[in-house]
Amino acid sequence: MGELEQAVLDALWDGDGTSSGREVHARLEGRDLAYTTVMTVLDRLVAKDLVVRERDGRAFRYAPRLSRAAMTAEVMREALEATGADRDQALVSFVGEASAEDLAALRRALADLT
Amino acid sequence: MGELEQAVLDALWDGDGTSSGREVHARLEGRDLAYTTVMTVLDRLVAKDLVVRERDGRAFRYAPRLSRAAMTAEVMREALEATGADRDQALVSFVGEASAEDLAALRRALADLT
DNA sequence: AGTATCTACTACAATCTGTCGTAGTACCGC
DNA sequence: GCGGTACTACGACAGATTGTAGTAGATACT
Repeated sequence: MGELEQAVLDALWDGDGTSSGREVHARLEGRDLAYTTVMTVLDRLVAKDLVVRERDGRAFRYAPRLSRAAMTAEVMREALEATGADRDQALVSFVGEASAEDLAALRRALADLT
Repeated sequence: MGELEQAVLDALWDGDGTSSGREVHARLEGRDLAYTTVMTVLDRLVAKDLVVRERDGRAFRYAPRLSRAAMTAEVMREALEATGADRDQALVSFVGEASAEDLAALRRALADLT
């Protein structure tokens, strides 16, 4: 993913639920982009199935397909998946370098599993 | 990373320790690539600091900078890092979807922490 | 000397990304 | 109903990354 694509996705996550193109554009104010640029990027994200859109009258509203947390988790799982046989090792390495906060959160998450 | 870059990296990991360009090329036999193609990709991986090389007489030997497991862990950590405030959520989501084997491995890894 | 091998450099097409513009179409206020 | 406004759909184009390889020059083997 490119930088701008990431930024647009972030802008969607920063929004509440769905966003219009205008809204996303507004949230990226610092970058001084043309509205159509933002629209193009949104389209590309839709094409990559990272963002979904639904009609809202004549226009569309956009939303990330996954929450930020869910997408992070997916990336993590994919990385792990691609690792093949070394998964155990990878997890050892992961927890070995994790921050204390992340470790605590991880333990909590594990403990809370049904 | 491109597909081929990944494949070359995999070929390095599949090797034992360091590999010569020839060896990597040989391991990618299925793809029927020119030797120089493999070399170019190796160079690019070196430029990205994903691969290191050391002289071996006139030639070089190549090795991944990180083990497969370590690189996976790094990708996972980076994903988590980029998630900002939702890290806890991300970890919950991660363990929520992890396979039983991965969960067991994760628990072991946590338990084995010094 | 001639041949094989390796690096360094260059090249080029394909794809992805950043960046818009324009054309068409629909809606809003007057 | 008309003119501005807002949206979408599509096309364009330059820059970066990736896939793919050739050539030139140095070196080593036979």
